[in-house]
Amino acid sequence: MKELKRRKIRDAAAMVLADQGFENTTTRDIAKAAEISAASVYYYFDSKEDLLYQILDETMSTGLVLIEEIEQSDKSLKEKLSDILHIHTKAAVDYNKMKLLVHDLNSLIPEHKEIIKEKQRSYVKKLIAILEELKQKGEMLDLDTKACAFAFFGMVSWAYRWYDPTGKLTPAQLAEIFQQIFTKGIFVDP
Amino acid sequence: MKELKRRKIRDAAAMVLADQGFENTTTRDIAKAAEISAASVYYYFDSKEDLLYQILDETMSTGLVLIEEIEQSDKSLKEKLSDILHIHTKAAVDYNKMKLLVHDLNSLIPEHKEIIKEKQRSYVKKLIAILEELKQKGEMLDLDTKACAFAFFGMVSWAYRWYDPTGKLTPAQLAEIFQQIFTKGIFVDP
Amino acid sequence: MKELKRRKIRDAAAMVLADQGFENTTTRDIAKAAEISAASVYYYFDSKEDLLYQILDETMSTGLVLIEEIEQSDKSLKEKLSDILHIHTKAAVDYNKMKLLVHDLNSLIPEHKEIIKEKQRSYVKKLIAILEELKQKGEMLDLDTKACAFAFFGMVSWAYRWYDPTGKLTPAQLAEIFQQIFTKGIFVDP
Amino acid sequence: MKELKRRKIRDAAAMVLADQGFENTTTRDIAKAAEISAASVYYYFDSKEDLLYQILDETMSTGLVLIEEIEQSDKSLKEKLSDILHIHTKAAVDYNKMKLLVHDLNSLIPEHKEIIKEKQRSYVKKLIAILEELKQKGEMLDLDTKACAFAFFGMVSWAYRWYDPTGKLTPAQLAEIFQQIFTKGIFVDP
DNA sequence: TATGAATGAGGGTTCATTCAT
DNA sequence: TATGAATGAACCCTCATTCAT
Repeated sequence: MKELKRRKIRDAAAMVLADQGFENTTTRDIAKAAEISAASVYYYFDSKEDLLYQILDETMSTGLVLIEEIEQSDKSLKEKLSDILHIHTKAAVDYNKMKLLVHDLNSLIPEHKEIIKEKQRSYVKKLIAILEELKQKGEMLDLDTKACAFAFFGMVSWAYRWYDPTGKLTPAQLAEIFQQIFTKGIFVDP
Repeated sequence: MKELKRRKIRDAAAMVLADQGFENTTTRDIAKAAEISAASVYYYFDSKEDLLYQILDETMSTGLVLIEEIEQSDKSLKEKLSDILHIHTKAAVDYNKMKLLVHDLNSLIPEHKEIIKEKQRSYVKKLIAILEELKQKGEMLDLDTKACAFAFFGMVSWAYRWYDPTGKLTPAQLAEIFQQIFTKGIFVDP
Repeated sequence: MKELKRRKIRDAAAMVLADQGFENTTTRDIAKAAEISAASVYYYFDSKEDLLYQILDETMSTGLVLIEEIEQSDKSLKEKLSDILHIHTKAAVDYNKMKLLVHDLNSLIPEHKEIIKEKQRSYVKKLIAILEELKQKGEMLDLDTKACAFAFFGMVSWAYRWYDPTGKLTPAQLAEIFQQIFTKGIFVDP
Repeated sequence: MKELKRRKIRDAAAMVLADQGFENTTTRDIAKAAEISAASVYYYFDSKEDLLYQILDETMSTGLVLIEEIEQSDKSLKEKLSDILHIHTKAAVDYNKMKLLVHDLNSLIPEHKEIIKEKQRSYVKKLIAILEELKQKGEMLDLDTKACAFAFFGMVSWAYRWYDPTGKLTPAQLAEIFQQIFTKGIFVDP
């Protein structure tokens, strides 16, 4: 019961928070979005910061589960890479979650911030590991894998800033383009 | 004189603002960084928002000048692309400027925000134009140029979040990696 | 039944209230101490203030009964004085009751406050009356009886602030000392 | 300048705080009493609690200075005792200071509370020391000096609760009565 | 040109109290 | 009889901004 309502509030809050930014959103804004009173927010969450933390934590936890499933599947490395790219693009295109992670991580208290950052590090490490393996097998060029991983995440994560879900490009198509760029570059072979 | 001091304050402000975020920085924080009183900030700037605006505007204007110079040079398209990538990487690696543009644009009043976004659009358009030309000349694959442009910017802009200037990668080397990925991808040709 | 539970809550409440002060104690603190829910407090009492009022009123009523018994006994005046001193010391040493009376009377609504103060006045009057009688009989020095009465109450009431029930002085011994000071002073006769 | 205003605010605040109690006084009440805005209170003091602390600390510090002067004078022990009794009565009769010390000490943060309590302990110790000396010289009866000291303080401190400065008793006369009671008791010698 | 002093507006949070069940 | 859920009203405190000097 209570957990259900908590989720409802989290979801409503994620919308306004992503839209206006953590510091520019009042608890009253959140309450209005969740159709409760400001005081009620505090019945379900310890603080505004706690609410943000739970939103971000859920996002990262979900992401980690997804990437772990891919990691432990028995697909080929290249297929895993492609899968990660696709799920991450899907997440990036979900404006709320990505925007909050990018913009409002610093509004967390140090302790919470560290937990989220640790999950982000885990996430990145899994991609780097795959790239390292590709490199060892000679399937990838001799490039700094960390830089490549972040180039990949940057390319994809940035999408929340410009991607228009009502436009002609579907998320899947967008993911294909990213994959193309990342794996084969944009130039025609000479 | 006045203009000189204004610049000094802008520079000092850019540091604190980038570090703490616009909403988490008080005018007193800015004043302390600029070694003046909070009241004095208002002698040089209309408001805290105005100060942010001027910082962001200067950043974008400088960027535009640079990209226009490249655009109007008589280098080849591929060389132009490479140049843009290098100067943009350099800018991205300068934590202050990029972070403010990414995080605090929404703190501007609508009017100012529109001016900055318009400059950002101009900036992007110049890259898209080059990609379009490359495509027409058959030097580039048949990909959505807008998506490619943003993939490029995302890849590079994201760097401010993880690049460590004291690490082993120089900005130039980083730019090389980005160029490699963007133009040739990370995979070994079969 | 209901009255029984009411008493249980009153007693539990008196503990927390005395410990933390009325304003610093939430209804939830009280509820927790009484092992019920905050909402249930309102089934037994009209308000937090009402609860305090009932506690204070019971304390004063009990006190009045005691002092009236002494007043109406057929002991000598000096013995009556001694008895009052002993029972008041006993009450003063009971941290809860005295502390609440001293610190939180002002948290009552005017109407309730007046009732309690009236009882306190009755209480004092009985002591003053005894002192007056002693004076008339020439057994007491020619001192302002009101001031003496309050000196007496102050001396004794103050004990809740420093008396340590686990220390070496028993309440009875303490009462003896007070009696000694009040009736004979601390100096050795010349 | 600033220190002067600070004092003005402290004094005005002491009045309202003593009158309504710390928890029942809003910062706006204090501001109104000091004829400034609520925000301005924070220009001069860190917090409401800090303001209370400074008031209480000043009171205790002043008290300590006075009692130390008496202690170090070359008067006789009995005269010292009398002096202390007089100055303490004077202080007790100043409603504001005594009431705050008695009622609102618990509103201080632990750190501040400890400082004030330490000063109170110092204050009491000086009285106890004098009583001890009197006892050793055989000028005082064989009573627990600590209990006597607190009986003394209670008797006097309690005065703020009933003493009426517009009544017929002057503070000096009141002090005389207290002295009489404390040193010779109220009974006529047989 | 520079700033100490002052404040209105607003935000996060608490809490006594209510009410449907 | 008992309480989980909900909230209006307040309160402390912050901060961008102003202004007299």
